[in-house]
Amino acid sequence: MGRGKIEIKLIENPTNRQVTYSKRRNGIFKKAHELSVLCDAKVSLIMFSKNNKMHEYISPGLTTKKVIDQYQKTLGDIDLWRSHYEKMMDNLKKLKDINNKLRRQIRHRIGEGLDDDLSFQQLRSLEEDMVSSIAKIRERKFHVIKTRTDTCRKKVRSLEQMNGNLLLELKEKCVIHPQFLLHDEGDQESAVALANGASNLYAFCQHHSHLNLHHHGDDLGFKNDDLRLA
Amino acid sequence: MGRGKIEIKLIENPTNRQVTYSKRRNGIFKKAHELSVLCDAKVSLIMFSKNNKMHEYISPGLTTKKVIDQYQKTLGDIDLWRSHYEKMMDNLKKLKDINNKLRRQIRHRIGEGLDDDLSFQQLRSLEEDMVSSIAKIRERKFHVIKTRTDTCRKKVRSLEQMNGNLLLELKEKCVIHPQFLLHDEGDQESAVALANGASNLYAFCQHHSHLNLHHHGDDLGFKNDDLRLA
DNA sequence: AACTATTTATAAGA
DNA sequence: TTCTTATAAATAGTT
Repeated sequence: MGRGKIEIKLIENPTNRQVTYSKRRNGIFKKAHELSVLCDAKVSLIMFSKNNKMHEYISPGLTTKKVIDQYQKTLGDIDLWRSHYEKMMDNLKKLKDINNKLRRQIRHRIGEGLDDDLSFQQLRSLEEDMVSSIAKIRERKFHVIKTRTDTCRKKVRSLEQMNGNLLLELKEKCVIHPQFLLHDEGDQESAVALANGASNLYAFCQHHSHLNLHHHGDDLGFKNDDLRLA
Repeated sequence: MGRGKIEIKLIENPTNRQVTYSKRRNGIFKKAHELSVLCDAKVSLIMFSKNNKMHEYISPGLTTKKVIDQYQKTLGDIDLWRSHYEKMMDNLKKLKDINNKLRRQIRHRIGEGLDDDLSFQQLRSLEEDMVSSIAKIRERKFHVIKTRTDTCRKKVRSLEQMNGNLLLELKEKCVIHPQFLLHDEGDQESAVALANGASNLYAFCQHHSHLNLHHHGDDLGFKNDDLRLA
C-alpha cells in the first residue's frame, strides 16, 4: 500500500529501512491498540530494531510483566497437558505392541503365519508347548466331565428319592379315592411318568398362586446345559 | 477500512467481536511478520482474547523466551541506569540545598536579606553569634600581633648582639690600622653607625669571596613585613 | 515531516 | 468459517 508495491524482503538501504521501521511500527502499535479496545483483548507487543532499540505496546490497564506471567503460565499448562498426553501415547503404544505380540502368538498357535519368521527351534518349542497345553486341557476336560457326572448322579438320586416319596403319597390318596387308580403296574417307568405329572401339577399351582419361582440366569449355580450334559 | 467506518470502542455483539478479533489478529500477525522481514526486527506479539485464548507471533529464528529475556535484561539495565541517575540527582539536589542555605547565612551575616524571613529570635541569635564571632576574631588578631611582636623583638635582640660583636671586632682592627679611626665619640649612635658600616664591609667581603648568603623567600621563617612590624 | 497515488485491510453482507 | 466487495486505512515514494 503505497505509491508502489514492495516485495516482502529485507530493505537493503538503511535509511529507507529505518523510515519504514518507524512508519510500520506506529501502524502496528495503532492496530494493536484498536484490537485491544475493539475486542477487549490483552496484547503485548515487544520489538527490537536492527540496532537493538526496544519498543513495546501493552494494552491499557496491563503491564508487560503480567502478560509475560500469563504467557508462561499458559505455556506451563500446555507442557503439563502435553506430558500427560505423551504418557498416554506411550502407554497406548506399549499396549499395541503387546497386543501385536499376542496376536502373533495366537496365529502361531492356530497354525497360521508359521513360515513367516519362526526358526526350527522355535517351532519345536511351540510344538512341545502345544503338546503340554493339550495335556492340561484334556486333564481339565476330564475333571470337568467327572464333576458334572457326579453332580448329575446326585441329582438323579435326589429326584428318585423325591419320586419314591411322591409315589407313596399318591398311593395313600388312591386308597381314600380309589377312582384315581386306573392301572396298577408299579414299575419304574410309571413312577417317572407320575413324577412328571406331579411336576405339571406343581407348575399349575405356581400359576394360580401368582408366585414367581422361575430362576433367572445362573442364580442357582447351574444352567440348562448342565442338565443336558448330565 | 471496510464497508463502513467503525468507532474504536468495545464491540458489544460477541459474534461480531469474535469475527473482528480473528480478522484483525491475522492482519496484525501479517504486519508483524512483514516488519520482521523488511527491517530485520525482532518482534514478539502475545495476545489473549476476551476468553483467555492465547495467540502469539514471533519473528523467524527467534523464540518468545529469548525476546522476553532480552526485554527483561533491557528493563534491568534501564532500572540500573535510572537508579544511578536518580542517586546523582538526589546528591545534586542536596548540594544545591546546602549551597542555598549557606548563601542565605552569608547574606544574613553581611547584613543583607535580614527582613526576608527572620524572626526576632533569629535576629537576636544571629547578633549574639556575630558578637561572639567578633570576639573570637579579635582574640585571634591580638594573638597574631603578639606572636609577631615577640618574633620581631627576638630578631632585634639577635641583631643588637651581632652588632655589638662586629663593633668589638672593628675596634680591634682600628688598633692595628689607626688611620681608620676618624673620631672617638664612643656613644650609642656611633656604635650603630659603625655597625651599619661593618654591614657594608661585610657585603663587600661577600662580593669578593663569591659567597651567596642572600636569603630567598621565607626560608628563614620571616618576611620583610615582619621586619616592618617589629 | 507532509503529501498523495496506490496498495492493503477490513466491515458488512452473503 | 469463508468469500466477496465497497470502502477506510496504511504506506511507498516523492517533495
